[in-house]
Amino acid sequence: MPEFTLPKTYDFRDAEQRLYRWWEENGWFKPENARNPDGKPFVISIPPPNVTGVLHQGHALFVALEDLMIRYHRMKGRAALWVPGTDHAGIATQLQVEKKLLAEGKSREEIGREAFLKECWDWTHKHHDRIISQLKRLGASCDWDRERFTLDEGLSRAVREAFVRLYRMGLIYRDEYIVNWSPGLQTAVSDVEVEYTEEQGTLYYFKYPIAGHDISEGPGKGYIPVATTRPETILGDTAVAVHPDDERYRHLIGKTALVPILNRPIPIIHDSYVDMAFGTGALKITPGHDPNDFEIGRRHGLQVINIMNKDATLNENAGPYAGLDRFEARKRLWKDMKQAGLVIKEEPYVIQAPRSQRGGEIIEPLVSKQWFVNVKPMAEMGLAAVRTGRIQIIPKRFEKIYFNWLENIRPWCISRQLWWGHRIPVWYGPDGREFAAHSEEEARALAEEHYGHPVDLEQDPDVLDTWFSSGLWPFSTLGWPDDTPDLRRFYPTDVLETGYDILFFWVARMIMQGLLYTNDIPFHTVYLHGLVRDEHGRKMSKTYGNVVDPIEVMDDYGADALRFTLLTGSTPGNDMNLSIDRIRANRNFANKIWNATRFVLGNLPEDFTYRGAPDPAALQTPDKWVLHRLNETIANATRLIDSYQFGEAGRQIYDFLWSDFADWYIEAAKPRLRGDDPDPVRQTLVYVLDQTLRLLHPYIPYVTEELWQHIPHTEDDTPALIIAAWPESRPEFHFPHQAEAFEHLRQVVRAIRNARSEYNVEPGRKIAAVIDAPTYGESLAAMRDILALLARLDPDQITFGPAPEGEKGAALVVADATIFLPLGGMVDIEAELARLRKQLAETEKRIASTQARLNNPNFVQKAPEKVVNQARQTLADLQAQQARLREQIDALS
RNA sequence: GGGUGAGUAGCUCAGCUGGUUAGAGCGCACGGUUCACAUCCGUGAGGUCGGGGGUUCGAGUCCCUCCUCGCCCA
Repeated sequence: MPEFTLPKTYDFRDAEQRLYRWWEENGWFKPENARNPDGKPFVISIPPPNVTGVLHQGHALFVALEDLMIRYHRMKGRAALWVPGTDHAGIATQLQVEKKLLAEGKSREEIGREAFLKECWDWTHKHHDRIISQLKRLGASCDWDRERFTLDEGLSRAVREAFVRLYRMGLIYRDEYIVNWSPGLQTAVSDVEVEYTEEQGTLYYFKYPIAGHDISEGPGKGYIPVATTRPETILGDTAVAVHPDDERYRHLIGKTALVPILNRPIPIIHDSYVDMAFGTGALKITPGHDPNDFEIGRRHGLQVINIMNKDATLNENAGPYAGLDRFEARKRLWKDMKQAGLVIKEEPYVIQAPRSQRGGEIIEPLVSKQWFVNVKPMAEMGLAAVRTGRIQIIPKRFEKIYFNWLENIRPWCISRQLWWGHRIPVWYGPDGREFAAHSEEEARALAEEHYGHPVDLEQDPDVLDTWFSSGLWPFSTLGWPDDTPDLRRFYPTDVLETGYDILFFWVARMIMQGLLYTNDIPFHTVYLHGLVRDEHGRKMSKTYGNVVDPIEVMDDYGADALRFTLLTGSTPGNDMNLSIDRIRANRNFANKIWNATRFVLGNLPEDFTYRGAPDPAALQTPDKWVLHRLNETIANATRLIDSYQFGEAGRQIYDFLWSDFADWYIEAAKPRLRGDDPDPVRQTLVYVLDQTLRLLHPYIPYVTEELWQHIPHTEDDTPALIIAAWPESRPEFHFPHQAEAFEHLRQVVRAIRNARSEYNVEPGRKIAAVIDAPTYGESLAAMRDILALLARLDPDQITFGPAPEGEKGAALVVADATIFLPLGGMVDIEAELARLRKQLAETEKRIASTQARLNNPNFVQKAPEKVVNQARQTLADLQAQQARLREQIDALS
């Protein structure tokens, strides 16, 4: 027995690190070292993870998908480039650093901007290596020499360039506008950073007094009834609005109302925005604290009163409520109004509460001076790019969502009252005049030109929304705004792969900004994946305790098992449920490949020479069958991967390796390896294994590479699987007839195994068989040894021909054969008859339905010929089977 | 309110452009120390594909409608 060079089970712990380092040291992640370095590039920009984040399943999924694409195209001969990097994640990082400072008893205000930024950089450097090494562990074959950070020097330059260009195009402006204010974070956030949750609230009905009247005069005279969900905003009201057609209130238009408690006079106006059916039909207008009211206020030239401080306490405009928290003020005001007889009623009401995506607290709409991008012109370009098919989104249904968002796009608030981020490149002169510039020097020059003499400038204290810099990612990472060799060669990129949850945040903005700045699409395909949930479809959350940590999974089962599970368990755009059971099953799959390889290697002699694709002339039926199946698998997998159906492709390769190659071909190979002419079998074993490892490599890179290093190769093979060629179907291995013959052998074997199991034949006992197979008898006879091994028959007692008359035994009827097992007394005639009759009934049922189809003239006329012929063939087979079943039944009864 | 996804075996999911008897993993039952693998092998049970209607020679797959759950937008 040959000695095994491989241990009995696959130890991924040792292999993963070693292989990754080896790949990286050899430069195989770099497009320059592709098999065809000058060939067509294939480029993906990584969705940059938060530099201070910790790896979660979302990362694991995107790495699995993107690494699959990169490795696949690398093997196909493209100059594959995966550009890695991290994101500075403004709010997230700043919060973490502030938390750390708090623990040390300090605050950012105390230590000042400069010192705080230094803390942020320290924090960034400290955490950078962790997230990067975690990505590497998953097998990400990124070109790390090209790694970027959204706040590095080059990208910062790109951000300033983009800002200044937009500014000079008139698309960036500063405005007093109602924004989403996060009192906890003390900054404005953009529309997409606000999430609306349904919550139980209250609708408060009250009386808006009319000047010159007494409330006792009743509704429509002394007061106008109004409803609101946020009573404290009454203090900022600057009008009451009614619908112009509303008979109830039309006569009040133009009159004056008095703000409760404050007694501030405000006009009663009309606006068709008012919904007559909602509440009382009259609407209080608070331009300072409601986005819709803000718009109405602008239409009517209403005053904007801000009643709130940045921390959501009320300010001096709130009169007696100044200093109170917003919710406390609500209670107090309502109580006071009750005492003043202004309250009508309260009723429970489900509100859509705006909450901060990051902090979770209630967002307060308030007016402040912020920087905005007028995205409309870019949105038009972004819409056209997808409409015309220059960019395709997978799955396609997301295109509609994308269109909908872009068609209704609103100005993008890009300023954040944070310190960690790209500081807005605008300097103000002594009179407040803005100078947008690439640098302070440039701003000074501009200012001097304007004022005629040097002046002191002050830079805007705010920073830009993180997504502003991420929106430049595909080209900024390649060197933009400079015209670098990388930008020329690798831009536009190919596929942008990310979660559907950031279609608006990121993808749409990259498309828009790419089109605007580079005059080209940033990528031609957007592949969107779903969320990774727990095994029962619940969102993973730390508080719920159902987080499946990718690091722990990799510790326990290996990176390959995790990757394969994520890849085969998901379909584009749909959420997936991740279970440990599945990961375990895929760990077993890796072990299966390991052991199949051990078998192959263990059966090769010392002096074995591998000659590549086997010589068809030397092959027998099982070889031809497996090669034929390999061809099919290669064709299917390639087609499926090309159409982004990675899961289905992976499952097909899995089935081929396990169910075809390991369960049948290897088993069938065993007797022949001990025979006179083992070489063709050995050649086929190595060849099929080699090809299958190639097919699996993009899915499970580690175990495949490890094994590939152990199997024999031809001289012209590459030194590593990672850069080896992707398999192609070979016409000379197209063997439909032999494939069918082997399929027939499988049927016969299964039938015999089934009978043995049913009759409780001891597993070790070798039995005799008489096989009557009109079409495949010869090929079965040629595979006698294989048949004997697989069905545990005595090779010397396999005979071909009709079953002996009058002998006791089991008669098995399959598609093209009748098998007689002379089991003598083990067989109960009655049971045997029952079994055959049951099979006959099933066969006849199928005959009836097939017959019915063929008797239908419409079917014969309208169905494709191929389908009709197939039905005819099926019917003939079934009828033959029926005849043989009847024969057997007659013989027994 | 608008849009969208899901509902297939006990559980978790596949099922591409409609075409034989709807698949997998796990679980379950029975049996296995077959010299690659018990992280394994063999055999088996288990589904009127959410309900109803329609198109079609033919529907898990296309259309309509309803029910349940989820997500996005307003």
